[in-house]
Amino acid sequence: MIGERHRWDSEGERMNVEEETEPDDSVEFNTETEKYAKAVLEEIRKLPGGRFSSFLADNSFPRQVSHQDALIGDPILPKPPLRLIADSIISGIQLKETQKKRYGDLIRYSARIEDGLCDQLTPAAREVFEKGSITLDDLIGIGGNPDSDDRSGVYLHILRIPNMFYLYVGQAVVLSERIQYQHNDPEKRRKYPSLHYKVWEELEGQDDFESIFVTLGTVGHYPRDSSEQLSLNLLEMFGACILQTLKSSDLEFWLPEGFPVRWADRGLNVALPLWQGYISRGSSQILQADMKMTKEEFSAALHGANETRRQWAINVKNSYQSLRVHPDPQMQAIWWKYFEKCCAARDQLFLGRTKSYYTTQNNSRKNALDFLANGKQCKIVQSNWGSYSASYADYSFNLGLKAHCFNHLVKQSRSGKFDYFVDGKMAFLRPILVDTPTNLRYAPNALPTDPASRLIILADTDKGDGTGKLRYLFTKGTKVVEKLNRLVDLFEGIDYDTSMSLERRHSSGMRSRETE
DNA sequence: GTTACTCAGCGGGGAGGACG
DNA sequence: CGTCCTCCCCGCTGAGTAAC
Repeated sequence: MIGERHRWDSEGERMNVEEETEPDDSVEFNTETEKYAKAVLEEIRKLPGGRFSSFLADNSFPRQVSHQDALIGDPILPKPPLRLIADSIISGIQLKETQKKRYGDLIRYSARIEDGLCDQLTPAAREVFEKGSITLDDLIGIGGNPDSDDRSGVYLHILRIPNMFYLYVGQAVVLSERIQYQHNDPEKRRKYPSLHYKVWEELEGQDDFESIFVTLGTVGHYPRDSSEQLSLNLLEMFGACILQTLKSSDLEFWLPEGFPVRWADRGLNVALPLWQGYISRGSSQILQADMKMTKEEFSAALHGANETRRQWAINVKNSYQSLRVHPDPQMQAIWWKYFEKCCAARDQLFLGRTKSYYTTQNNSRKNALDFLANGKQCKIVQSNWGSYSASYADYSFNLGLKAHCFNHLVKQSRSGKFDYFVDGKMAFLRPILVDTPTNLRYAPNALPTDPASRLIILADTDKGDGTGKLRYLFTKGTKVVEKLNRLVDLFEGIDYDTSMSLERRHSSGMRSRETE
């Protein structure tokens, strides 16, 4: 069966529908995907360039556009198992060394801390969470008037426009102050940027925008020391897990295993609440402190010897980077806006790097963009075991041709006995980069948060110059994901150092980097 | 001005790893 | 066990830089 995967070949008549229903992990090659692929290929054939925001075919095959599931329809959150979620947070902390260090004492010395979290929820909030599945109206119904509540606690901010809403769970030493402050002073909001504020700013101007605050939970008194700050953090974390407002990779870790994540893409808590107050401990300016660091200070934290500080910086960086792969285009736009500013600054400052770094970076980018825009004709090579591939730089792509189909053309070349090439046959590789994760990606193992999930590799192995029938390639490799993340970074103008500092990046052929 | 060296990208294999 | 393909290594290029 495995050998049949690519059978819908250049003639295209026989789609070779596989009857066995395979388990879901082999995402590809059900009939619908094949039809979708065919429609997409038709579409691409007529258009130049390698960047597409979306395909017309997406409308006919909405199920193939995987990211949209969470963003369309009438979203309802399944009933959250409060106690399980609390358990999961506490045991998650035990697994993260730095968090264990920070929260260890608090957890050890407070009896039944999981029950405590549930008790801190307001009665109205608990009623909603316990009643069953949750709608947006239920959340609004929690009420609690946090804007006139001078206690400490955790609130939920609902930002709503027609057909879409976003959620942010936040904490405040004084609820009313925080909300008044944010309400009354958009100028201050602009000054201390966060995703929450950015989104707020973007939506504020739109028609029928609504901004609603409700109270999720309160604590007995103002946090007087760091341990009480931490328990407020836990409550915020609890709220963010219940309502799934963390970024999806965080939810995957912090929620009970296998719990369905429905709302992740509406959440604005990209920074982990557990880190609240970390940098600003002792300062009353919780909100501002994070943003006061200069680039150099931040970079020092990121590479410094202090492990806790390093983990914090990594969290901040990942929070920001997660926007680039966000399923919601509005969120992506926020990342790109900031990224362009960084690029402009980078080109002038050279960031302490040699000129050579930038010229080589520019060259490789130029090459990559040419590859993306025009595709590339490559030699077909046959590996030791008979499979065919073609490569661009360090990125080699499995052509998925039936084994030994070109055997009559295979020639041994100059040196070794394993040195094969296919005489007279070229492959034309054409990368396609889209804005949102696609089922046609070359690396099915790429997560939606991997840039590689947006990369499609098409190949013409028929005529070999791009005029022949195009097929889409894929491979079930795992390492290829990290590699192609690099390639997409290259396409999108992210320089080598930045790219390699991100999660799930790997580039081979890099000698002499171990000196760092 | 010439030479030597460095660094990242490029192009190409071979070997070993993963998976049934 | 066979099959398949990723991974890693090597040498090359071309620009920048430092030393002579």
